[in-house]
Amino acid sequence: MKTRSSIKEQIQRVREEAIVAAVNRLLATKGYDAMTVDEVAAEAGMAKASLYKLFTSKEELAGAAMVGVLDRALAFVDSLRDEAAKAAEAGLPTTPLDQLKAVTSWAMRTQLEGEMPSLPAQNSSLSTSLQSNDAYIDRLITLSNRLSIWITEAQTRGQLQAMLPSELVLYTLFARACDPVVALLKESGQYTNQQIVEWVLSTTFEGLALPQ
Amino acid sequence: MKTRSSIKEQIQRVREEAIVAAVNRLLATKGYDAMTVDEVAAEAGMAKASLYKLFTSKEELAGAAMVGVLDRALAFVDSLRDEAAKAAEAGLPTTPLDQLKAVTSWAMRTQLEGEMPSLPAQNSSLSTSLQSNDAYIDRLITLSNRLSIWITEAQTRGQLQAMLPSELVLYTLFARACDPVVALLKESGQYTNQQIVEWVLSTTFEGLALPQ
DNA sequence: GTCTATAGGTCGATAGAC
DNA sequence: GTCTATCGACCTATAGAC
Repeated sequence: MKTRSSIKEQIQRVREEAIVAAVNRLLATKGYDAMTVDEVAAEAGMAKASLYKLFTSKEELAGAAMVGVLDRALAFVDSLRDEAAKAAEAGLPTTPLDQLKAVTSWAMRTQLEGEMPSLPAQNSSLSTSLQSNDAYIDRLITLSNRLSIWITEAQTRGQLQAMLPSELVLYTLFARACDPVVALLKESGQYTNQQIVEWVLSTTFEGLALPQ
Repeated sequence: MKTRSSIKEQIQRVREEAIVAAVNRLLATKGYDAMTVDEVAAEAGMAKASLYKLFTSKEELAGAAMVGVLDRALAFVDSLRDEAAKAAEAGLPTTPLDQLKAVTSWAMRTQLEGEMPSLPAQNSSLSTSLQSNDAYIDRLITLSNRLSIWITEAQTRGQLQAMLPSELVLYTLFARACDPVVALLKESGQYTNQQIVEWVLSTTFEGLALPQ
């Protein structure tokens, strides 16, 4: 009884993961509107009806994919904290600015690898459904809080412009995760991913202009 | 005969402008996918059939709106050149960096006023139709050329980072026209449009970090 | 005002596990 | 034989096109 239900749950979980992975790929490549539920089912290797046993709507699919990236981002942030703690023991302190740059790099690399799901900026029905998705909101707030701590710390240390609202800095870093500049440079095919990340990171923190 | 056809053409032209204005508003507020042709017809105050006499597809509507903004951008760039010429005569030279900042401000103000049409970043059918829209491509190239001149001039003068490809600078400025950071700050309702423009302009050119 | 295709969402038949 | 997970087939509304 117990094992049976556990096995069933495991199978269900595997299928869920296959679906979310498919949604993630499709959101990264085509975007929400161009993605069809039929495609998701095909990519995940199951019938649409089976998919609808696990997710009740297309919006919920998008929500699950967004929860997925946010979880990966949070895991990366945690790993950065751990590394920083170890480095500090070894006498190599890490600054909050370093951490913020590392997260931003991670987001851009994820985008370049085609693994960053992106949603339309302002879609009424989708964004309202996301706003009422507790799992999503929870992750978003947690991530924002973690980053905001680093941001204000960097500002008090004089590493970041203190006259900018920390909100603006936060939004700017989030925006790098779906920056069209990254996409365009990649599309041009002239540069390596590493080169692109370095350049955009540099323009984000040091700007386009030379110090006057 | 001649006058009659001319009048007809004028009427046709007025209707076209009403349509393009409606498309512009809808693209700025809801985006391409959420915009329906029925809405466009309603906003423009005519039957959908009449609309299809002037534009053969939804994609063409989007193209016409994009041509519209690019024309306004080019007009603004021209006005900047004229002003710079006059200022130079009066002994007040204008630097290419000033010009680039002015164009970027214009784009962000246009976005804040709800008059910046925006398209999905990577939509296959729409972007291919735009690529084969001669009027659009023509304006895009012209504008890119004008800006590229200022960019390379600013780089040789040491006003912009010379090690960045001018392409990256160009893309970055275009990206400000549909920057989600601007949209989010506006949505928060806490700041004036002028404040938002100043901040984003500053982070674009001087970066988030303090000069080390 | 009509036509038609597409895509989100459902249902009943089937097959395999116990 | 029963139960349930799965899937092909189906329904229907919307929106582009004429």
